[in-house]
Amino acid sequence: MKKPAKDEFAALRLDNQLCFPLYAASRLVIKLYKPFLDRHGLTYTQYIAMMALWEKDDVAVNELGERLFLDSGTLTPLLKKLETSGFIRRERDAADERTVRIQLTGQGKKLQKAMVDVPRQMASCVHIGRDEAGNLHELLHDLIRNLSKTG
Amino acid sequence: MKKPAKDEFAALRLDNQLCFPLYAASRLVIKLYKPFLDRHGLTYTQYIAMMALWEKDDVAVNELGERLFLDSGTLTPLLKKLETSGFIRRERDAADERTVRIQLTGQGKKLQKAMVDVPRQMASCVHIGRDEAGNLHELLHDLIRNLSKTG
DNA sequence: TACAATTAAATTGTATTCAATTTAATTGTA
DNA sequence: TACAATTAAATTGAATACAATTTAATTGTA
Repeated sequence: MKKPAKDEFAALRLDNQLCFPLYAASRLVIKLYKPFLDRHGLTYTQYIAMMALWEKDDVAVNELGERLFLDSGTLTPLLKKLETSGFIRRERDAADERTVRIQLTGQGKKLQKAMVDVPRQMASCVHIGRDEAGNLHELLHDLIRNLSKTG
Repeated sequence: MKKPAKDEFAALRLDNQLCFPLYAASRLVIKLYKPFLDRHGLTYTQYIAMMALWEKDDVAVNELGERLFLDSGTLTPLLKKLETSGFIRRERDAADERTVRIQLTGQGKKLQKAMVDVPRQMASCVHIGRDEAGNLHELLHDLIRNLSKTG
């Protein structure tokens, strides 16, 4: 007589994987950002590129890409748009013509002041406790450290 | 005399946000999946669509979209590709011609058996402890519950 | 110094994402 | 029953992602 079989495919269920919740949560949070970013004329990816530049200006596309885990295929068109919008300048490095250095314009620097409240506004939309947020933050950073070593 | 100012822009740092680690971790994990999925001719989004269908067959595009948090703009072309690949059938519902029902083909069902080991193979790439994984899983699900209520 | 190897961006092509609009079918109601 | 409102997919257009290739510049070395 057959026992009621334990589901042999249990591991293939969406809810039993780490990846799907990561993917879903990431997209939901980014969608939540949209109205706040729209006001400033930025997409989410453009926003994190600006954040990286506010932390460190005058960097090569490469270096920016390492911080954001994005390659030139994504960054080149994105940076061209940010340039057209007036937030950055793209200049070939005179010492090494292969690299393009990204610099904030005055407008790009002003944007930081204008967006200083965005994180607080976002936080008020995501109802998550201090402890949970801290916990999640630490777990995600461990995961990222882990994965960026591998790849 | 000015005190050394606490950084007024601290909240705008990439590392101080929840969203960026989510976004980065999600993309890194998906990238890790690629070689395992390539073997079976699936992209990551196609893979989670198939997972959803393995759990529940013969569903409308709408219902699939709710489970995956994706809309018809993403799903329609993706499902057409899965149909071309031979894993699913798309049929208008006779009772309500507006809805398209998605059904697994024999090949689509066989694929589940062929991919049963993918989660284990993935797990062996992501070196994360049982407790951490469980923790992260729970925190992400709380966050998703939270966000899908809001939106 | 030639020149192969390497490196940095840019380009190309495929596949998402998603907001907004359109099309077609169904439902609710005056 | 007409017909406005609603609903489900599909379509359109803009912006990513990313693998793979290309282009141009630089480095290492025979």
